[in-house]
Amino acid sequence: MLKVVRKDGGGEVQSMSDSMTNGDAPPESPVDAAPEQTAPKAKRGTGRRLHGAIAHKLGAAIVSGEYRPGDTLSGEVAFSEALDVSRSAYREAVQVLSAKGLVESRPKTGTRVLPRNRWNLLDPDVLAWAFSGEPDIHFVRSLFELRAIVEPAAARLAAERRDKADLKEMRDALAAMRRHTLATEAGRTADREFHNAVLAATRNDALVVLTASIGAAVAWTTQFKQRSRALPRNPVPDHVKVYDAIAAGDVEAAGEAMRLLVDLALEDTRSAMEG
Amino acid sequence: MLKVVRKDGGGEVQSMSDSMTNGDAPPESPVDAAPEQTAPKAKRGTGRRLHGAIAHKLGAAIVSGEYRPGDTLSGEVAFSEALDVSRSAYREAVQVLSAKGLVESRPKTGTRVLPRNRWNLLDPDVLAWAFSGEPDIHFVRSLFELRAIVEPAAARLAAERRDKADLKEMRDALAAMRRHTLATEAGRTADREFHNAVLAATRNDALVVLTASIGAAVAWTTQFKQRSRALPRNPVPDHVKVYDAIAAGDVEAAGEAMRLLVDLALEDTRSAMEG
DNA sequence: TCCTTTGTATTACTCCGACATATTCATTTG
DNA sequence: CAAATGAATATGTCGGAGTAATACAAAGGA
Repeated sequence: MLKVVRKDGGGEVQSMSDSMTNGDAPPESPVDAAPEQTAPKAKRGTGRRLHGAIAHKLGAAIVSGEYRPGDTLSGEVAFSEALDVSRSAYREAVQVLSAKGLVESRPKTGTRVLPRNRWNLLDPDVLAWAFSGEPDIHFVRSLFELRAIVEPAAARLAAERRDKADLKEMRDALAAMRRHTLATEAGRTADREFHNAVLAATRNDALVVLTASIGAAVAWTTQFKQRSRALPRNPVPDHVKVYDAIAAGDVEAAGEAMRLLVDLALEDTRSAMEG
Repeated sequence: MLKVVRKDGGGEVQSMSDSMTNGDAPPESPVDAAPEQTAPKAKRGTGRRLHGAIAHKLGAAIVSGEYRPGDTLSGEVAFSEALDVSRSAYREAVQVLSAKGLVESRPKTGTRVLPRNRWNLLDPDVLAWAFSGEPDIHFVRSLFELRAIVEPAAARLAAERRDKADLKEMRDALAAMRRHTLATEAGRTADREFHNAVLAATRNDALVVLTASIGAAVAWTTQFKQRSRALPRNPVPDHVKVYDAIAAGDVEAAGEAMRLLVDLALEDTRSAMEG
C-alpha cells in the first residue's frame, strides 16, 4: 500500500515559478527509468491548482494528437494512480476537459476523446494548449483567415459606433506601442489593448469575446515570430491608419486599413514559420 | 435533518453533452409521478449527471443576471448543503463553470462571478444557458451581426474550395429541407446541415467551430420564431441561390446570396421578437 | 434462425469525512 | 507608524465506500 506522501520535501523540488507560458513542452521520455518509484511526476509549480495542471497536461496531450479521437483513456483509478493524484483531482480535471468538448465520459465505456469537430477550438485554454507544443500550421492559417474576416468588419462597425472614450483608449494604446516595441511584453500588451479597444467600440459582445480568443492565439504566434527573427516592419503607422479612419468615421477606410494590418501580420508570421 | 432522498428523475436517460439540439425547451413533466415530497428541492430534473445539472442551474442563474459579476457565492459547504448535494458534486460543477470563464475560485476569498468579458459567450453550453431563459435581445442582435459577418465570407471561401462531395451534401440537405418544412424538427436539422456543409467546404476548422456555436444559438431563435407565428416565407429558393453560386464557383454571388439569406433570417426573427 | 429479454460485470458517479494549503486579516513588534 | 507575524477560514486534495447506469453476453421466445 504505497502511501505516497506527496511531500515535496523529498527529492528535487521542481520549478516553482513556471506559471506562465512554459507549458511542459519537453516531453519526458516514455521510458520511465523510475529510479526509486514512479518517475513522471512533473507536477505543478505554484499558481496552477493541481487539477488545472492535470487538465493542462491532458488537454495538451489531446490537442497535440497524442491521444486520438475515439481513444478511450484508462479508467479513473488507473489513471489517477499513474499520475499520482487522487481520483477527485483527476475527475475535476476531466470535467474541465469535458466542458471544453474534448472528452466525454460515460459509465461502462469510460472516458473517450471526442472527434475534433466537437472541440471548442476557440476556447482560450484550448488555444493555449494547442500552442503549447508546436502549433499546427494549418490551424494557424485557419485562425488568421478568421481574423481576416472578422477584424475588418469590426473596424467598420467601430467607425460607425465609437465614442470619445473609445478613441481615447485607442490613442493610449498607440502611445504605449510607440514607447515599447513589439519585442517587449509591454508592447505586445499595448497591441492587444488597441485591438480590444476597437472591438469594444463595436458594442458587440459576441465580437469582443471571439476576438479576445483569437487575439490570445495571435499573441502566441507573435511571440513565436519574434523568437525566429526580429521583425523589420514598424507596425505603428499601420495602426495609426486604422485609428484615423475610425476617428473620422470613415467606414470603408477603416475596414480597408484593418484588412491591410491583418494581411501584413499574416505575412510576417508565415515567413517566420515557413522560412 | 432531512437526509438526501434525491429520488426523482427516473425517466429518460441519455445525457451527452447536451449543448446541441435538444435544449431543455421541453423540460419535464412526463408522468414522473412525483414521489411524495420532491417539492422544494427538485434538483436534477432529468438525464444529466448531477454535477451537470448543477452547472446548468448555476450557469443559467449567472448568465441571466441572477448573480452579478463580482458577487461571491456562499461557501462550498453552505452551497452544497443548500442544494442538497455532496461537496464533490458541487465542486465539479464549479470546475465546469470555471472552465467556461464564468467564475473563479480562490482560497479564503471564495468563488466569485467574473466580469462579463471573461465569459466564453461562444461556448455551446453557455449559449444554451443564455437561451434557456428569455434571451437578451441585445445579445441576440450581436449574434446575428456576427453571423452576418462570418457566413457570407464563409460562402465565398466555400465557392473557391468546395469539391463534389461538399456539393452533394448541400444538395441532400436542400432536398430534405424541401420535403419537411422549417416547422418540423427534421426540417430545421436539414437547414443546419446545409449551413454545416457550406462551412465544411471552407476547409477552415475555426470557422466550422464558430458557426457551429452560432448555428445552435440561431436554432433557438428559429424555434422561438416558429412559436410566435408561422413564417410566411419559403426559405428554400434563397438557399438554392447560395448553392448555385457555390457550385458555379462564383465567389461574389455566393457571398451576396448568403448575405441576403442571413438578412432575411434576422428580419424574421426581429419581427417575431418585437412584434 | 432471428429477435427479444434478462443477467451480470465493469465503469463512472456520488457521497463522506478528514487533512493540507493558501490567503486574508488582525495582532504584535521594531 | 510600518513591517513582520500569527491565527482564522475557505478552497484544495485525499482515499475509500457505496450507488447507478450501461455495454455485452447469455438465455429464452417468436
